[in-house]
Amino acid sequence: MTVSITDVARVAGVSASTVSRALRGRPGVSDEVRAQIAAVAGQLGYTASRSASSLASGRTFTIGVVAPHIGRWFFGTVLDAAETVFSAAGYDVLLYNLGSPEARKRFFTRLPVRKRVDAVLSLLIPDLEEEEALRSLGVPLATTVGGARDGFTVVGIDDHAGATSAVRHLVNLGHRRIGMISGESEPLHWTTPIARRQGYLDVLAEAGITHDPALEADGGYTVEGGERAMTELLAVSRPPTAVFAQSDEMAMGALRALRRHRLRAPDDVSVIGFDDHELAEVVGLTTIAQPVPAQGAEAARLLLRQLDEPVAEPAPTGHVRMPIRLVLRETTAPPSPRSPL
Amino acid sequence: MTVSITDVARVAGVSASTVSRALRGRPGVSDEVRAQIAAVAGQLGYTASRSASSLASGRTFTIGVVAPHIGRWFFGTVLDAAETVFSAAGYDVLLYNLGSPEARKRFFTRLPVRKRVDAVLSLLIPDLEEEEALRSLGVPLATTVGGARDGFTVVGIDDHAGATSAVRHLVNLGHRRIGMISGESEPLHWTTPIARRQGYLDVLAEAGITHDPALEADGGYTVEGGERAMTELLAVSRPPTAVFAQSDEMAMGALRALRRHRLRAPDDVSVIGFDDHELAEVVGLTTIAQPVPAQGAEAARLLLRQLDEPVAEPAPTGHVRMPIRLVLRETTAPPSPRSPL
DNA sequence: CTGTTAGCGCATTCAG
DNA sequence: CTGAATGCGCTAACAG
Repeated sequence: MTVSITDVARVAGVSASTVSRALRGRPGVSDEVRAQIAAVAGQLGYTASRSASSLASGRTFTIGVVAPHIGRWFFGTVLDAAETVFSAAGYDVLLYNLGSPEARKRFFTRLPVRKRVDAVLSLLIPDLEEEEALRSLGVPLATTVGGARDGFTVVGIDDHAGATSAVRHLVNLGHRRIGMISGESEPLHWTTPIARRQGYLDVLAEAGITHDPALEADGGYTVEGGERAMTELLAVSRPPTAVFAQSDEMAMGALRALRRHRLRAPDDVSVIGFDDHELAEVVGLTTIAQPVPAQGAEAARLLLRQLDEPVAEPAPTGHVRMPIRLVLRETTAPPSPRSPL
Repeated sequence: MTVSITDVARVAGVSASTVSRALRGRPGVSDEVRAQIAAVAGQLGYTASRSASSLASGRTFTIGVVAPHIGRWFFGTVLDAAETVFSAAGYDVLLYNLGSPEARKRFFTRLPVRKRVDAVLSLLIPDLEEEEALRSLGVPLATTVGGARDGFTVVGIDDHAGATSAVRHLVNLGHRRIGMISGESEPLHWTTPIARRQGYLDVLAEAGITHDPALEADGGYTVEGGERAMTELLAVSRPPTAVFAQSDEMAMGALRALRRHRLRAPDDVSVIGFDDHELAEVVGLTTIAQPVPAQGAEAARLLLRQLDEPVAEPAPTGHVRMPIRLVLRETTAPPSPRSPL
């Protein structure tokens, strides 16, 4: 039924090896024969079986991408960009969506990518054990989140610096009661919330503002969570006059909460987000912008480069820092003296 | 280096065939031996090579998912849900992001999924030729967009009905000059824009409103496009008092355009979207809601069911219609008599 | 430049 | 219940 390399060889009147060489552009085939083989292959609708060729060659021409919640804007966008780079280079991508703890556990215990991929791009931060599991794969590794880690090429931003700019902006506007909407680092062992929180704490300290734990609320990095968190912050005895949300999605949830309370940003409460979500501009959200598609594309490129290299040394894992910048829009302003808060 | 089935066999003191049977839960192995083999395999960290097993068995335990722009909310969300179902069932997913015409062409001419997947879920609408190419794969097919098509299981919504509700809502509010922001069906050969447009035209006709082509603008299904389109609509000699955007993302772009023109929805122009994007509520957008994750999950389930079936008959391809509903929020209202338009 | 010979690691007959 | 062959389709030496 399905046409194999020997079919092509027979019709073209050559051997299977010649067909293999010809179709993969390897040297050692006369142009004439090569053209003829290409013609026959096209006519027969031949495509090499990936299973067979990877079994024989050891290469899979497939990249594994591990991500938490591809439905979220940040990860979806990174994945989109990375996939584009990979497929343009002739690689397929195997996607593992590890949103739930169960999915994550299943993945790391069974490690389905073993022997199936030439490299892995992780959009989530592995814990120590998971990190080791990935390294045991023996393939190039990259990630777009978290800090430097052994054996990984990391392309990311300086979360601490981003949070610092955000909070300092609020301080510069004159705010003293500054709340934060964050997300738990568990169960995903995520370091981003930790780094961003540290930035928040550091700026408060440098501004001589005593930290009030009541002004921190968990928004779980979702819109709904952000709304709940803002609602909580509005309910404390002395609510904040400004809020730093660790992601734009939570910031937008916060804006929704404000609207529900008949309050407005920045008149009643200033809000600053993080990411520069594609819809941030629609709602006029001031935020810390980071180049999201660029991170995915760059990580993909670095991974491919390692694959192309003559399989030398202990892999030239690098650490690329992408630029971030404060994007001023309409949800931050000096605290209003007539603020009802 | 890498441990193979024969290594396990040797250590366990049995043959490779027994290991194969034992590990895959096939009958014909005593519980005792099976347990011992499992222990050895675990200890050695053995995982069967997918390439080898699929070469030998013909099954790949992999599903191909073809999508345009995974970065877009709708597709990312569908993919997320589908992947969750697939991986829970032990299948891996190979992702093909066909956002650009080149990527799309490359995919359909080379058909990299051939012999690599057990089924394909397409989130884009193939044209006739592409449809045929997919059918030639000889595997179960499903899609979450477009109408019924031969050989495909389709899980979707009634786009025409959705558009009809949206526009009828505007008519019921008293609007007569109703614009539409749509997207081209090319180059993705997408039927959604066509069906939604037809709903628009039909309602206008039933309401006795003559269709004015000047009130239609292309928003390319993106936020920026929606903004441009709204800007165009505001520039016609008699601008619309209400606009139906074929997607929430375009609707949000339209809202941004209004803000830039110091206009407001619904005071100056009513806006209704389509999808019920996760951020639609944040901006108070009235829209037509459709169950997005449910579509991905259901399509995945139906595909798996076909795979489980004893490979009988011409595949029980079905057509599931998901419910849609009008979600009233704050961007639509009767036309204002004091409207500056 | 091209054909021949061996596997790659596993699933499947078919015997026992 | 288990083991010994055989082949999946291809690539990689090795000869010519």
